[in-house]
Amino acid sequence: MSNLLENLNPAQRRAVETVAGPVLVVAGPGSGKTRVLTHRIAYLIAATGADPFTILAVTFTNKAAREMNERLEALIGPAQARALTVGTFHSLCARFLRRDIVHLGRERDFAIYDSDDQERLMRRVLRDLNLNEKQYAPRAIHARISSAKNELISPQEFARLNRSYFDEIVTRCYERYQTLLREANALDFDDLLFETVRLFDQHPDVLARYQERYLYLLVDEYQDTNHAQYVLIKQLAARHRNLFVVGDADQSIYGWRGADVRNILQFEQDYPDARVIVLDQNYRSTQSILDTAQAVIAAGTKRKHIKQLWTANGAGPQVTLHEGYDQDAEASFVADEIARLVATGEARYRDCAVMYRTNAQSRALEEALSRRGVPYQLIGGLRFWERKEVKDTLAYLRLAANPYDSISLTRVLNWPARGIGERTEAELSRWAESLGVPLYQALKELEADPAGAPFSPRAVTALRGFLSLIDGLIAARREAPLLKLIEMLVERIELRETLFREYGEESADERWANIQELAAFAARYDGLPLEQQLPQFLEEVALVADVDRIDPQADAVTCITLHQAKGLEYPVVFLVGLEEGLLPHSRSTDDRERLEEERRLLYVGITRARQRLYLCYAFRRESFNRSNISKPSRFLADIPPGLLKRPGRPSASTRVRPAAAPARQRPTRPGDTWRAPAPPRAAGGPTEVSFFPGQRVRHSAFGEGVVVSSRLVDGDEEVTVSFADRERRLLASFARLERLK
DNA sequence: GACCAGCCGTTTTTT
DNA sequence: ACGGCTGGTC
Repeated sequence: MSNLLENLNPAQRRAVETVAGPVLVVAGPGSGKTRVLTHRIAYLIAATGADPFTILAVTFTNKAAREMNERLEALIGPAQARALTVGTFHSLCARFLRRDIVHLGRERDFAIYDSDDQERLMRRVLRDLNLNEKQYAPRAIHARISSAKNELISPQEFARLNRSYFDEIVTRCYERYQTLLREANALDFDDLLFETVRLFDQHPDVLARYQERYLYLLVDEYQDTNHAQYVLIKQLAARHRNLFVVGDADQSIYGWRGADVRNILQFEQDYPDARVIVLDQNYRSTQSILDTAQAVIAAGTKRKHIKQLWTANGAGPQVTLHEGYDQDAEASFVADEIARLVATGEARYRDCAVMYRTNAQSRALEEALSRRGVPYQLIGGLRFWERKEVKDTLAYLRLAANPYDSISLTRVLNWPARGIGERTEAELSRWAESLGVPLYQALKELEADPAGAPFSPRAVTALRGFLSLIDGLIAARREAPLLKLIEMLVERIELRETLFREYGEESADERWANIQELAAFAARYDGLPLEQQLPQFLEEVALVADVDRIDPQADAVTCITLHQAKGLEYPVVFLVGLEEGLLPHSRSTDDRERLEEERRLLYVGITRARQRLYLCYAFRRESFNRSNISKPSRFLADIPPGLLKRPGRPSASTRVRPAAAPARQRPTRPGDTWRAPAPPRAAGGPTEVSFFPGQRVRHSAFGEGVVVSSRLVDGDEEVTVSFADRERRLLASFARLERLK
């Protein structure tokens, strides 16, 4: 199997060849760790004769799992590749639990609650406990519960550990939350891990089965594992100790969701006989990009495994630092630059990615890109599976799989409207609670004995109608394939008509298209045995990440958050919004640890770039309604100025490109028409606008332009003017606009 | 119970 | 600026 080891550097080769015992691979960005992982698996099988059935690989996203499988198919053939176990922690745990959760006295057709379901359940908990949602933010309480679960702390232990008043509240919520989850036969994301650990803990025989089976364990992105994942790995690896973990503490960016970087830092303590292999040759980026990345990360504190990354790639073009006037100017710069690179043949759209800290930043980009006619794909934001109509439709399918899922049940109890209002719903849930059964069970009781229930005849009819709909789906699920089930559902609830009735022409089309996308996705489960189609579908829907939806075929620019960009690479990368308050984010600036995590986030972003890197920030930025002056990110100061190229700033001295295109009109959206501004308030400033749409003006630097709109903002007049190159927003008190004729 | 108008909070990142 | 929620009305 010499060809498996060819083209590997000595360190990579050692990582691939070290077959037995614990191994820690400290892998810098772009150091070929994916290659090492796949080649090591192939090597195990081809060179040492390992049975693929005995290999377990844990990846960070489902996409990474799929890619790993594809690569392995090429290396060792589809049959062998299929026998491997590859997946994320969550999907693997879901698989283990489907098989063995019965040992914990639970049913295997459990539902998986996503963040939206979790929040709804939390609200229900607060209501049950008579706590005010305003006073106790459901998300805050849930976050606390979630981190407890990641630490494998049960409600009982939590009660013992915590003494603050808030924690008293959380304790009660945690208990109730678990009770309701159990009643609904549901697990949340954190439970998938927690319950698996509990299963292995309480049933050594079950654990032994997995331990015997998996001779070889491989874990990618080990720096982002949380305590539960750490324990899980420890359990599985305890017997054979062939544990191969790959990670880089410098790229640890998920501390906020419980990831504990100590897991990787202390690996050598946990496994004293571990071999440590450092991969520090970078194959991805140019020297300029690497130098920039090094400068940013080296200024950080408390690092271990310090690597000096190097590359044999050339210096490449200098990294560009760009200041835009505001977020729109920043976005226009990005769009222009991409258009330029594509026009000159230096890049294709698909080679370019724009990365940002928060999803909200994507708006300005989308606008600028579409104005320039640059195709793009937006990752994240409103995630597909979380769109209302998708989740509503899904709720029916989830009920077909598990009718005790009360969160899904309340979600569609009156959707589409069928005359079951708030009162009836409250009545139903109170009644169910008094019987101590899930809502579905209460409906069943009602069916059996309508007289015994506290409902009006009208309500009874409506509730029975709903029950028979659900029961119809449950019956259909047993005998019809998934796609048929969906068709039947669409027909029974008149889904298309419902969408049009509810959302009107404009948005119904899009929502209906989403339902069709859902159906298209479901069609992929066609080949499976009937009884597996629905559960598999639901499980994947709950656990797919949005990055999984990136279409690498499409020739389009990728817009993505820095977090989601981890593990990806692009020839051309724009990092936008490198400002104080955004990166580092304002919510992270008062805590040393979190601040360092923000720094690493920038490091991750920089190292996504292969050839060209643009670092962008804006002079002012609009957040909510307000426009504020912003300061460049403190991290930029850590980069030696000599590494950076600053193109002509959009200031008085710079001549903008000749106006190839006519001045653009502001994109017209319904409701975006100009209106007379609100009456003034601030003292001293103008009390009414003095510029009007259509008026011609001249600016000392930007030349002549046409007023698009004007409004009063904070006692000043903000005028939007379309100049030859583009639209700019100017403050009248500051910009000295000369009125023309 | 359905519909409408106005209000509030939202934004950090995600399996 | 938007969407989801509240409170009012039919």
